[in-house]
Parts: sequence; C-alpha cells; structure tokens
Amino acid sequence: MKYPLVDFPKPLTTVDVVIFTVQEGQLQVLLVRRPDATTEPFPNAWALPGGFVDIDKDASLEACARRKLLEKTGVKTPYLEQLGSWGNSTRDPRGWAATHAWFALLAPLALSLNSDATSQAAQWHAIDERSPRKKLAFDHREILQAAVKRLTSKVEYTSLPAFLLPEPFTLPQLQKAYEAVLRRPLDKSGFRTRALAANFLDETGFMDVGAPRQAMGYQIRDRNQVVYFPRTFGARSEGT
Amino acid sequence: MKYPLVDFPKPLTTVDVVIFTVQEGQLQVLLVRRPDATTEPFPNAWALPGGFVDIDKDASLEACARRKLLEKTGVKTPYLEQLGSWGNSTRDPRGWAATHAWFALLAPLALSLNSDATSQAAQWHAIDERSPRKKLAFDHREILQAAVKRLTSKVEYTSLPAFLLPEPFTLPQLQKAYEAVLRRPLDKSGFRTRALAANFLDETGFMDVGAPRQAMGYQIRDRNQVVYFPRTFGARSEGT
DNA sequence: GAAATAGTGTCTGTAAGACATTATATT
DNA sequence: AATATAATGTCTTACAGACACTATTTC
Repeated sequence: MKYPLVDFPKPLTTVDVVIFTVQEGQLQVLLVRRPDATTEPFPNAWALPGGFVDIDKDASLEACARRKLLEKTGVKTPYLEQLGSWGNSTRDPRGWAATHAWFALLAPLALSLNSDATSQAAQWHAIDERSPRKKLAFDHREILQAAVKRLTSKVEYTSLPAFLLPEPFTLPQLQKAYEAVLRRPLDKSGFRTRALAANFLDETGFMDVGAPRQAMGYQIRDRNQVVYFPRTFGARSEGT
Repeated sequence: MKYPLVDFPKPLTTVDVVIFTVQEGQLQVLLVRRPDATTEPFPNAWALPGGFVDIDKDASLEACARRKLLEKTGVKTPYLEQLGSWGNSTRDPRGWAATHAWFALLAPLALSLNSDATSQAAQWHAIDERSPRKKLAFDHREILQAAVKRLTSKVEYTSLPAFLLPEPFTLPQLQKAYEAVLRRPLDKSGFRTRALAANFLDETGFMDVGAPRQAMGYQIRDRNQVVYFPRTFGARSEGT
C-alpha cells in the first residue's frame, strides 16, 4: 500500500433502507425485527432493514442499499433515492455510528416476505397519523419520519406514486395512490389533466378492474426518470 | 461495555463541506489545497474543505461539518444543509471511504481566509460554466457538481440566495444574487412582487448603495427558516 | 434637466381548484 | 332503468412573464 495506514478509531458505518408501498389504500413501510439476543442492541424491537457496510461485498453505499433491499424483498430495481445520513456518538450503544439512509418505492409484493433463511422477520406496517405508533430501534423513528416527510413533500409535485403501483394501473388507481400518501382527496379532473399533461405514462389498453366501467391502463414510460410537475398540488407553499 | 466489540474492517468516514458565496456577481466556492506530501493522496490538488470524523471531538456529523466550517471561515452560523453521501471502495486510495457532504451558504468574508495556522491555504473559486475547470481531489468534482445542481434547483423556488448576502441588502442586490446563481436575468417587477409576497424579509430603513437613488434595506426575518415560493421561476419543470 | 437606478402598474398566459356534466359499463 | 364508476367540460383564481411607466436621487 502506497499510503500509511489510517488506524485511529473509526465510526461504525451502516446503511438503512426505508421501503414504502401502498396497500389497502394506505402507505406502508417494511420493518424487520431485531434479533432476540442480549448481545445485540434493541433486542426484539422493530427496525428499518439495514446493517453494516461490508467492505468486501459492497462496492458502494448504493450497492449496499440494493443488497439489503434484495435480501428483504427480492426486488432488484425499485425506485431508490438517497435520503440522508445520521451520525453521532449516542445513536448506537456499540459506539460512534453513522448510517446512510435510502428510501425505496415498491409495488405491493405478492411473494411472502420472510422467505429467505438469513433474514429476520419482515412485515409491512401502515403509517398512521404523522408517524408509526411503535417505538423503533436506534433513531429509526426519526429517519422514518424524515422519509415520510420527503416522500409526502415530493408527491405534491412529482410522479413518484406511480412507482408504488403494480403495472398496468388506471388513472383512478394512481389518484388513490396519491391520496394515500398525501392523506387528502384530490380533484379528479385536475388530477387527470395534470397526470396526462406531464407525459410520463404510456397507454396499455383498457382494463377491467371490477368496476362498472372499463378504464384505460397505463405504465410508466421511463422507470429511470421522475417527472416534476410545473406546480405543486394545492399551491400551499410547503417545506421540503 | 455491554455489547461485544465490533471489530471487522470499517470504512473511513469523512465529512466535506461545499461552501458557497456570491462575490463580484459570481457564485464562488471555497477550496483548500491538499498538503504537499507524498504520504497523502492527491498532493497539492484543490479539494473541498473536510476531513476525517474525529469520534472524540465531534459529537455528530453536523457538529463535524460545523467544525470544518469554523476552522476555514470563522463563521459560526451559516446556512447549512446536508447534501448527501458518497461512499465506495475506489474514491480514496487509502481504502473504502464514505464521505458525508454538506453545503453552506455564506455572506462574502471580510476577514482573510488563511489566517489560522492549522489550516491549509483556502481560496474562493468562481463556478464557471457548468462546473469548475480544475481537477479536484477524490470525487470532489462530482460532489461539487451535485451541490451546484441542488443549489440552482432550490434557488428557483426558495429564499436561499438571501443567505449569500451581507445584511442589510436591497432588493436589487438580492435579485443580482439570484441571477448570479441561476446565470440568467430575472424580471424586476415579478421578482420584487414575489420576494415581498413571500414575507421573509424585514425592512431596515433606506440605504445609500452608491446608486443615484436610495433603496430600502432588508434583512432575513428568520435565519432558521427557508421560504418556499408557490411556483418555480420560469415554470420550466426541472429536476431536483 | 439628463442620467441612472428604485420602484409600480397593467396586460397576458398558464395551470390548478371547484364543480357540473357526459359516457360506458354492470345489475 | 338504476347505479356506479370513468372521463370530460367550464368557469374561476393565483401568480408568473413581459414590458411600459413613474419616482427619487446625483451630476
């Protein structure tokens, strides 16, 4: 090695992923149970999926986040965005720790979640009121709140909720996804004009969704691109 | 200690700060020179101010960022926001490294920058075209680009540029700060209506700025709050 | 009073909000 | 035919863009 070893004490480095979906008209987040061992902090508590960065397995932080995601959900290419980092001397009893938090948007999973043997029990939890009721391990409650805030804020002016639905979906379904995240009803006419004008959907033909009348099915035109609307819903200036 | 020691290899953890100001009608960023020693990576190259997290000195990532900022500029309470993190096995020749990047907005500094003995030479660099010409150490060019993008994007619909000016300032001065960041002229009438309607400024009385006519001076009403405008300038939907 | 800068007024265009209406399917 | 849902139309409102205009100071 060309450079002298850096051998002073280093913080612990972890990655956590806030995984959202919409199911039964509600925004849901995936949580896992901490192992039930007294050698581990927060035994048995609910926590965000995540863990230490493995400098041998993980080429990058994003790769690490995708690995956690794949382990828990089996999904390879969801919407994935960096949320921020939380690091201080007190959040982990094992020492100075910094976590890199990401958030992911997924269509509801058909498969069973706890299928793989290596993973702890994973379960969807509805986001009620302004945050989940439960106490979470570490500072995960704060991270989850930040994720919900970021998501709600971006949903006001982006196409993000489309990533929460299985394709193809109808405009009424998409509107319900927006309403689930925003926790308020939207006007149908305005919503449709706006969604279609934004030009991020492709028609897939009429679908029968068990409704009295058939509706047009749509899919996302480019899953690598989020569309920004010219204005925010409600035009109530809000914080990011 | 209650828990078994975590003693597998850990990534290096650093913090970098992208410090912006507006001077001479241009957006500027503060860069430092890497030490001129072959035992250090990127000797003599320009880099963002930053360095290793010191788990004894720094209570948190933000505290670490503020420490770096204070060391380089002497400024204690600028606008400071988390930008994101960059971590992989290749960005630092010394090993797997993750940096937590922040960006700060400052009024131009009257004081000399390189005053303290412990710090390397620091210097303002204009941001030209879409990024600085110079090669920077590590992946700092990418981080700087992300910071510029984030700043420009937010300036379209927030009061951020007010933090780049010394108080009190006039509306024409504030408009020039917006124009410097956005690199395009704005309409005076629209700008004024919008800035005043956003209600984040307090009048401080008329000022003589060497212009033929006096102008009203303003200061930021609440330096802890950024105001979001109801629409974006230009209404051209842009990425974040 | 000429020049330069500060500040105002007016008209237009775009897109969202509210709400009424039409269209198509099932029972 | 009644009903539930999909889709469209109309009117209003909010606010930015363009551009012309007035006001105040220095020379």
